[in-house]
Amino acid sequence: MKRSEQSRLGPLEYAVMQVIWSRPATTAEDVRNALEGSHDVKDSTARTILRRLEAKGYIEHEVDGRTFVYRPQVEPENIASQLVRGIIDKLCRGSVENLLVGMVDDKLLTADTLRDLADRIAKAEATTKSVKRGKKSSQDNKM
Amino acid sequence: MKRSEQSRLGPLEYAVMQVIWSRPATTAEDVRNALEGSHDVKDSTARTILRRLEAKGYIEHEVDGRTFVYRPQVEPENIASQLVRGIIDKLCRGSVENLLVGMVDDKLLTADTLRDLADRIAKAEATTKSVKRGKKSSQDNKM
DNA sequence: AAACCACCGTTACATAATGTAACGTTAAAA
DNA sequence: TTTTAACGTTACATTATGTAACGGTGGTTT
Repeated sequence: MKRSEQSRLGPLEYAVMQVIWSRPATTAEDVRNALEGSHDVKDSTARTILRRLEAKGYIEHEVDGRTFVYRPQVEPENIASQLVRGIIDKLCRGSVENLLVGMVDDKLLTADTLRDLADRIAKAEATTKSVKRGKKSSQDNKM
Repeated sequence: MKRSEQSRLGPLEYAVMQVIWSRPATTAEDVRNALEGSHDVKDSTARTILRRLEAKGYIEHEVDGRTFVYRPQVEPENIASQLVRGIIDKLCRGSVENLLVGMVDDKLLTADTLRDLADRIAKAEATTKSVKRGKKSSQDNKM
């Protein structure tokens, strides 16, 4: 169950994860309802997907009465990071920089965005630290 | 043949692309030699992969005598970008920022790296522009 | 010229992932 | 006790990927 080389999810599986991420808890029926229109699946189909997703470690369930209630076990951003790491290894000679440069090249982001983010993150880190230290920053705006 | 939703490549296909990216031109035999050890494949296997890769638009060939010489049609960084775009759409609610934040979170990169890159890119862009304009430009108000 | 050989396409599987769903089971509800 | 809600089992079609045996064709070598 190495999350590091998790199998990829298919379109439908992603759709279901989307539903699951969008709410605190999800049942098979919730999935069917949420997917209505875009993916009309039978009850057993929804359950199969749910079961597979759980087998893959993406979600987990608890029993409420005799109903399975699923919750995500991974955050989308983390899966994203994991996937990106693989991409960096396979396509960018292991360099994040290479990836980012390519992204700028392909207009997925700009130098401005990068700088912005760097600032925001730096600030966030500073705040976190001072808070941990007990120190209080005069002006911390939540974002 | 929308490159935007190109089918993913399998491990072997990636390996072959790796070989192709590592040299100016590649023949089926080159592939076999380069893959020797990690992936020992028969001649026809190598050719099949090559043909599929070409069908998928990743490479292209020209004939030299009666030998097919393949060359990449896409740069790895571009494929990376393309893949990342999909990831952003599916896992980061369409926001590059979200992805990057997640990456920082997962230690794939740091705020410093971001800032560094922002600077380097900004500089590079400036240089490119002034060069294109012919000479130094005090300040260009281009978009 | 005849035999050979390098180089390529065609055809064909095996396996695994994914979507899809009919059925069968079980325990609670009516 | 009959119904039914909620779940698992089993099964199949499709597609992707890896793998390769064959067979064709035009140069090469005897």
